[in-house]
Amino acid sequence: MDNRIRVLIVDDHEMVRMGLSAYLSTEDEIDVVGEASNGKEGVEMALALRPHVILMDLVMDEMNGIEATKLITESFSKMSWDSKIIILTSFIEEDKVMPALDAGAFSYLLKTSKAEDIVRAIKKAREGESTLEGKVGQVMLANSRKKTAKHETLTEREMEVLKEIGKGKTNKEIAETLFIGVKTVKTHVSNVLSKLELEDRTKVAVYANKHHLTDDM
Amino acid sequence: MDNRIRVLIVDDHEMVRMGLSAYLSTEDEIDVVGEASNGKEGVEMALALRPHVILMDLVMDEMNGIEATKLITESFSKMSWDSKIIILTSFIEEDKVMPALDAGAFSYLLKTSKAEDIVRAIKKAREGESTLEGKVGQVMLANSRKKTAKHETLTEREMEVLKEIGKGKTNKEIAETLFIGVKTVKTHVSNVLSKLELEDRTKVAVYANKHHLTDDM
DNA sequence: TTTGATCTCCGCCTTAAGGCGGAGACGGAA
DNA sequence: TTCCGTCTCCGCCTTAAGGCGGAGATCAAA
Repeated sequence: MDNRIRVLIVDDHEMVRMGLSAYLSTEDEIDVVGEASNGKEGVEMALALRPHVILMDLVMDEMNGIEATKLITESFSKMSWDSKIIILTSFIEEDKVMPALDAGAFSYLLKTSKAEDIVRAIKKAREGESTLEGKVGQVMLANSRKKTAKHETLTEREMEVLKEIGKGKTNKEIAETLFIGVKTVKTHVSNVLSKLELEDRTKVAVYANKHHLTDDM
Repeated sequence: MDNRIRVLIVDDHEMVRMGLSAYLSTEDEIDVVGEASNGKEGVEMALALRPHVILMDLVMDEMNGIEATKLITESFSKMSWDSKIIILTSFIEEDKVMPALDAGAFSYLLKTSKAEDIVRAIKKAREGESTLEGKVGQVMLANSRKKTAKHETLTEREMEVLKEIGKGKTNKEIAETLFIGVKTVKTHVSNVLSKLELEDRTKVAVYANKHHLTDDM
């Protein structure tokens, strides 16, 4: 049995797979045993190939990286095998760091990482040491504080009002769409403002749009 | 003078650059003359190298692909030179297709494209034929109805005010960040409202966020 | 030079927004 | 039953927002 690190690449961007496998092939200790172009394929190949390390993209159609990670770790835990999964992603998707780690990811790297950093992360992963790159540490800290998104505390009605504000409606317009009085809308708005710790409806509108709480678009 | 196609790659993902340049180098007719890791660098290298074709990623820090595209086409139009810019992006960012084409992009490809498709698009671009992949055709149809975005008519200052409203700021806060009086802010806000045909700042905030005019995030 | 666009600021006025406090109705949990 | 959360609505009050009209300064184009 030779002790090269068996690596599986899961990414729907052909050029990313190409780049990675081209570079990793130049490394003596690394052996790219497979490439998958979506999460579903990734899970199948992981189970079949049992790689030591899996480089996993997050955003993919068919099945995303988080689901795939979850499936792989669950399956392997039942068969006493352990593939280290390294999440590879763009900086834009950093809000998915925590879910990914929860799903069983071992390391986290940004796609902007230099090739040698990726190699290092693969070797470290093989040795049982995880790598968390980028603002991940900060993000983890920030998220541990937040825990629950503030709008989770809103009542059903308050959430409806929030959504309407997110569409840019006035109290009068909201009153009409929800078939209630303007005074009532005002009450809900006040509650929303205090629960979200915001000062005015404009900030609420921004909040709603940032958190994609407008149900349209 | 040899007639190989001079290509510049602009992408902040090292592995994408690696993959592309590795593959394109195997093509006789193509010559990768440079790689840039962000929009700013991309603009500089474009001006310096005058490539025939530029492969441009959209999402980058420092300067995104749209701004870079705009700068490059503007600069080149003044010096009667013409680089064809091919936007390369993930399917998630398809809402940025139109802004990219408006900015002067020539073709549009998804990163999931096969390597040979990219080569084909490069050759076509050199011959003056653009390639629009994915749902782009449909998106263009849908958007062509819209005409010009209303916010194009805003002055520079009004646009700044618009952005601040998009962050949820009050007139007082905007006045402070822009170092002008509240009265002046009000004037700008009034102009923004009438130009965008909106009734209040909340709708402006929604508009700004929908059109990704907040420059943060 | 004249003109037009832009940015800056003023006063006056009306109204929507939002805080504060109170309250009745209803339904589920203790 | 009592209690609590939620939804509904009221009045009173203060302030931010926004419309309307006017105006001076600057700068570039005609």
